[in-house]
Amino acid sequence: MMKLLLVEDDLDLAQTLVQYLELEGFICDHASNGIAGLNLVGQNSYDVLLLDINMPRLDGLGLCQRLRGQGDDTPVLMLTARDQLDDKLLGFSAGTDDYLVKPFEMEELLARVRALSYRRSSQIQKLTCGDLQMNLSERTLFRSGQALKLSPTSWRLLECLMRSSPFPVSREALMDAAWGDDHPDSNSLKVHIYNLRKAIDGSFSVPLLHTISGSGFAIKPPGTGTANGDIQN
Amino acid sequence: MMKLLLVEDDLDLAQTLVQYLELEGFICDHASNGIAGLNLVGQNSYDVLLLDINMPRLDGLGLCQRLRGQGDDTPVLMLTARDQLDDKLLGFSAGTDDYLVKPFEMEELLARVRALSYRRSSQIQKLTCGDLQMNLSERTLFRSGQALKLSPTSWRLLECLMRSSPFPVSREALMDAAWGDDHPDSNSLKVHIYNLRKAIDGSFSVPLLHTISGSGFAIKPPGTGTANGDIQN
DNA sequence: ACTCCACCTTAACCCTTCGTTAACCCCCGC
DNA sequence: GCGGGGGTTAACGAAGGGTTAAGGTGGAGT
Repeated sequence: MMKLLLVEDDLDLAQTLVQYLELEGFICDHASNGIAGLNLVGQNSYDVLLLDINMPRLDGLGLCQRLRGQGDDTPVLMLTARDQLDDKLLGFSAGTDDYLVKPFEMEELLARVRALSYRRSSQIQKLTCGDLQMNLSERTLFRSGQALKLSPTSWRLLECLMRSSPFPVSREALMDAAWGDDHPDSNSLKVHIYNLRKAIDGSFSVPLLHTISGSGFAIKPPGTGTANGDIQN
Repeated sequence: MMKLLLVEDDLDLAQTLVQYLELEGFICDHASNGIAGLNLVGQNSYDVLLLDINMPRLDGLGLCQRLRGQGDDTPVLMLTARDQLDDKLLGFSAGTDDYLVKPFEMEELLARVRALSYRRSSQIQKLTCGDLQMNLSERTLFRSGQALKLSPTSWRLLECLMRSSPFPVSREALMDAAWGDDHPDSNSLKVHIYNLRKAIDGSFSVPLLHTISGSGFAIKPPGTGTANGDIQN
């Protein structure tokens, strides 16, 4: 269930939009100025915010800036009649994720809202890292199309690593992921990492599982960060 | 350091875009058809993909679908001359995050790319000094695009130096950063500074790590004068 | 109930890397 | 020529990580 907040002072337009969006299955709150919008955002949690720019009291840009300043990173779609480039740039620099110029087609609005909400709504069922694919719902694992088999513990470790890829995960965090609070006494983790590495990287030339000296382990594709900007085919 | 992939078969346009984006500080790879793009995505990890729709072999829509099907959720910005609503909807249903119609202003492209990469990039904490980049989240270090490896202690020292760059740090402060309160007895710091210097300046002509006579060490790009008595060429 | 098998834990071993230390060097001012 | 600050080097022990094998446990199948 997707929850939206529309902040728009034109009540006719607002009503049309809300009706349309609710027909499409969204829950849609409405505020008619920035201050009211700010309050609603504080009280509820929304998947996407639709902000008009021209509004009394606090406009869309200001509202967006305020939210970003507070650390709120809810996706924002700015709706406005201003179509000049400078206006758009102003919008993006306020922290907007997308910018739609009125008049617009309802279907395009819908498509953009869906695109913005896609990531946080869909709890990701597949994790990918380079040519390694982990399907959580089917509990299957492939690398370069070849099926791999993992023990339960290795699976838990890999899932934890994939979720924070390409960032490293500390040994502590890995232990928590694998065993919860009561960790086994000895070098169990070492052995499991060894097994995991054998399973994932064993029969491939490029390793994905890296040991990060001093801070744990990371899983990431090769060439992350290596700068080459050449034109290739 | 943001990494982009442009998949575009018009080589003139591609070159223009790549040049522009690299001027703006992005690393930008290029592929001239969908198949090549797919391979590159498999091998590297990008922050944003810029896909043309009209392409031989595998078009942008197909490429995007393939990637989404594989569970790859890298943000995608579709670049195309088709401005009909149906085309846009097709694009979004293929899993696109944003859709930009040619011809477009470079600044708008830039703003949208930045918006797409915002969430990822905001997770990344990095320190920069000249061509030296220290990525705290990934715990990686690059100078002029070349990966460098540090021992844990050298890392701690460098982090401390980078944080107060371009100002010098006293030996006392460096010891605190590396060891906390109980400092080792002898000239350990000397050795570690030596190792650090070898690691980051060893194979480059311009040194970044400077000895500030009497007050400690500083890391700073060349030409940053702080009216101190440091030795430069 | 018994066996088999996959899995987990543990300990032991080894190799590499890292940190500490002490020694030596050089340059420079006195 | 001496002393001090700083740079360089090598040795050695400690720590960290990788590898292997042995034993234990529990579930599935018979």
